[in-house]
Amino acid sequence: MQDRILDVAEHLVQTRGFNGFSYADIAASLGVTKASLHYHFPAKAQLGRDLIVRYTANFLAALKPIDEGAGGAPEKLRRYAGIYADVLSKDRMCLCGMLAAEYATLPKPMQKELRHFFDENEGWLAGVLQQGRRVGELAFSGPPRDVASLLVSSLEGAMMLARSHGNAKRFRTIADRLIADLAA
Amino acid sequence: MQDRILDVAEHLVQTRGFNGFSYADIAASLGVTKASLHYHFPAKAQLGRDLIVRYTANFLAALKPIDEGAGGAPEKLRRYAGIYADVLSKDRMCLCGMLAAEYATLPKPMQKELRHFFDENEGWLAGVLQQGRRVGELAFSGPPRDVASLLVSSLEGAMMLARSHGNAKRFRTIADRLIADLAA
DNA sequence: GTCTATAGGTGGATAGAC
DNA sequence: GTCTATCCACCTATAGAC
Repeated sequence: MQDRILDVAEHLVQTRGFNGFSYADIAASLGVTKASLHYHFPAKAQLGRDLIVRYTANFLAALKPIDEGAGGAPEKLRRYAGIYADVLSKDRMCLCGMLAAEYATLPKPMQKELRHFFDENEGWLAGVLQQGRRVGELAFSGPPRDVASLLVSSLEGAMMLARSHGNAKRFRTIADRLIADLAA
Repeated sequence: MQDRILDVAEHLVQTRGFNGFSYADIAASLGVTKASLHYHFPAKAQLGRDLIVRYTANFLAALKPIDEGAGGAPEKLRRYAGIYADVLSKDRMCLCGMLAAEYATLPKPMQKELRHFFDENEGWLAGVLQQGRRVGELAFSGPPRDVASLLVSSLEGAMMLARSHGNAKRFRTIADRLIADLAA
């Protein structure tokens, strides 16, 4: 049951934000009462934190096959952007991108887990970028970490605006260009 | 009084989002009652719409001096990014970037004005980009409009993540790199 | 684990006195 | 224009029966 609750809550946050849904919404979707939900997640703040922890774990797990794949750095970046595209294709925003907008209103534990998500993403990207530049597949100046933070920011921003413009192709165009600009 | 209400509401949306504040917050900040606010803005949806309209007008007005300035395209882009940086330096997110995240929960009239804001921005940027490429100050492939939407998306995303990482320098680094990549 | 019932608070919004 | 007073819907959260 916990997972089913998290599934619905995740969807709600990705489309409406943490301040844009209530226990009543989850209850209605699952056909149970609000009280039942409080048995599994006493406070909304806890539910929110668990949501980020699970999302982060799933996201990092999705990076594993990319790491172990045969492709070079450009291909790894394309597959990374593909994860975002898949989320967007379901008319959802990245959970953490959504929460980043609401950052100031979130409970401290959620803020901490949110920073962790982005740090892990940037760390992974920085590794791919550094290795790619070393073997001559990518070309860029400055610290890989700076480019990594640019990529995360830009992909999150592109998702957000693509959603409000109702077209996912817009995201693809931007993602492709970001990666093409890094080609050696 | 209308402007004072809009000032406070604007600040609240930029920091907490449209679903993250109430009339009570504005009332407390201005030292008046909620009922007074409803005299000027009967519905929150109307207040929200007026907020976007005013913000858009102010934003476009800020582009005028850039248009009339002596600088070339790279300088114009730097000054454009400077507008975002100024907002961020006050620990605020772009009003419309914030609302883009909450897009699905916004009343229709707000959604429409929001799209207009971004369209105007991309249109202006596309003009600068096209002209800059024509005279050899900038170099990029494909339609100027595609690069324009990349810039808007990336700058909005960078603002959002810089805010949740509590450092504005992060934004500057990203903005500088985005513009440098367009140099001829 | 899930329910009914309810507490205690806050949301946007209105009526009517001043 | 601003106030007091109030409405009703909704919020998160809890108590206690089943």
